[in-house]
Amino acid sequence: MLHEKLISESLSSYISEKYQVSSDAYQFVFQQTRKEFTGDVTLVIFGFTKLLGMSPAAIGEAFGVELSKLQFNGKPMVTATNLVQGFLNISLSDAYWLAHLESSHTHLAATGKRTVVEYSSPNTNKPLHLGHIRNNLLGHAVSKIVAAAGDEVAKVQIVNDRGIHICKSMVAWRRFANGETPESSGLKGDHLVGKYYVAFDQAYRAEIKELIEQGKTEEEAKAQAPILLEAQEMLRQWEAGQTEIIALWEQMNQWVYAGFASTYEALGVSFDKNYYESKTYLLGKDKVLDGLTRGVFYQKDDGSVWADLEAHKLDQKVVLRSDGTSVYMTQDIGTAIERYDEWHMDSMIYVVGNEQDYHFKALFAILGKLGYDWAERCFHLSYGMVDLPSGKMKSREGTVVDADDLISEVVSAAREKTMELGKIDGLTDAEAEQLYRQIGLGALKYFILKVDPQKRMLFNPAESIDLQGNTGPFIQYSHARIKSVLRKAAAQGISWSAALPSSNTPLHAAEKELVKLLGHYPAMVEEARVKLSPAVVCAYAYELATAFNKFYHDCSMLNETNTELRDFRLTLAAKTADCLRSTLNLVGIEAPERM
RNA sequence: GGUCCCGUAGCUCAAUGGAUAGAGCAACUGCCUUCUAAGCAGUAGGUUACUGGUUCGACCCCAGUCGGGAUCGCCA
Repeated sequence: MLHEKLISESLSSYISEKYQVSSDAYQFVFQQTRKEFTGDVTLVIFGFTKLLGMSPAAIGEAFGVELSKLQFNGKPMVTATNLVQGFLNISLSDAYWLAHLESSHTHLAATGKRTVVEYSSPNTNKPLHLGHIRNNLLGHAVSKIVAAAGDEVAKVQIVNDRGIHICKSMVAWRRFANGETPESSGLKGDHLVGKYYVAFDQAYRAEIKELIEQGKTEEEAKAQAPILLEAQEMLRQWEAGQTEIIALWEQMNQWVYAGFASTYEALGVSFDKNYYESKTYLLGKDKVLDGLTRGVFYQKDDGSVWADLEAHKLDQKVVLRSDGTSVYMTQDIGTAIERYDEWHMDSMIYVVGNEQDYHFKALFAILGKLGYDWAERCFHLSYGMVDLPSGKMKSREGTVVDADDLISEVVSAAREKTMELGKIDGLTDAEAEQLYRQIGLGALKYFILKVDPQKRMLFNPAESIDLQGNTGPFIQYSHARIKSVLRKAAAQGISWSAALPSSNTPLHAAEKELVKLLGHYPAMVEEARVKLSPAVVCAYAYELATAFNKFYHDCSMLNETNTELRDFRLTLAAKTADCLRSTLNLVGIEAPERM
């Protein structure tokens, strides 16, 4: 922030002049002044005691004198300092803070850098679930954050649309479905396909059981079950391009894509480009073979190709099978390189669960060994699993929370609670439905995104639709409250545009807190960008909403008789509403005009 | 077993190596004749898993121990 910069510069030139100490020898540590002390920012003094051979008190006094010389727009910027223990609490002028009301919540300056964010990347054999929701919300929010920090962003996903798991659904559909379609059954396409994926597993297990009863070992039974052999044969036919199989595959994938599209739409996420594994799975082989000739990889007697990553404290990793076919890693190498050729990105962010930590360490190490300098600007945004109060989600045990079900549940809960509070007067039915959707999704998104991505999180369905306290709806409500006041002000013919208070009345504590927080928006975006953490954005939104509600409680706007002050407060409220809207937008949450 | 991640209030989560570890929920108490009470104010709740170490200062860094999870496929 500007004041930190100005204070640092002032003090470091003072230190170098007076004590001939280079600025490399220390650094300024700032923190927000705790509320029990007077001041706006606090400089930690301890680090200077040894360096300057002085007591904290003496340093604090010297620094204070020096800082009193700082000017902002021709007036003193630092209005007071006080030293408590080794902490120098610094008060800044209202004028300084007010100057930052403008341009506080816009995008940061363009960096000229391009970032590719990969997220979602589902399999096309079953519908999306709660785990995908965390992934999608993180990916979408991170894209917005990186864009707000000034990068050009491309959102991509790679759809895992081929492989044995896809063939399983296809086999089961062919065996059991009697031609069932989304139209004939009324089932959403991805759910229909998922139904047959489950049907496959049931049939497979029944066959295993039967084979074991016929005297096979479990291992034999698992390998010889007819339905599995059929799926494996289907995969061979798929790879051979057998017309009927390809047609079935395309048909079922279309169903799934239609289903995904509606889930993505409901979640409010989108992609600039979809990659399909069926088109990319062969990519990478050439790159690996090329690497082999350059000595980046080595080949075993059986023909398999390996990467030695022990220098990176990793393992030996296979990059090409002995039969010459690609593994997951081969494909990811090819896809990364193709993406670079296509986007020429400066960095790439993979939003993928932490069960793949090792895979991405290996991938980035291999890309580096292949000589791609952008490999070091690839990041794995690794997030933790989502647990339920009942424990882990397990598809076998049917405890998986379906994405579509969850979305409709949060919307229903929002509908119920909103009607209970009687807050839909004057809304048309369509407007009310829109509001329920905004609130329900706001609750869901905030609940998931407020948690540090890295951490495993517990998803409690009941708490996810809470409307009070540190929740999405609380922030939305704060925004709607402001909008309501502004509508009334406009109706009264008040024009408040960009009014500032007269310089001789000090800001009310609640006003000042709001002003300070509004000015903090750019630093917040920067921090969220560096940490790749929507949780930073959520924390800020909550702080800002809380500060506004305090202000709303303490400082009347429309009833304020001093019109200059009234207009300033309306300006402040309007800025807060804009800032809340921008902040919520970073995490994909809408800000209703009324609620 | 090797490697990696996590362990903070009853519960869910915060806390760039800095002051007396903060919020929300749940519990209890106040505040609607006043711009939306989905709000505000307050009470209570802690040996930051444990043991050492580094430091002027450690929830944070280091070592070890104990718990939980992930991963160690020519699966993805």
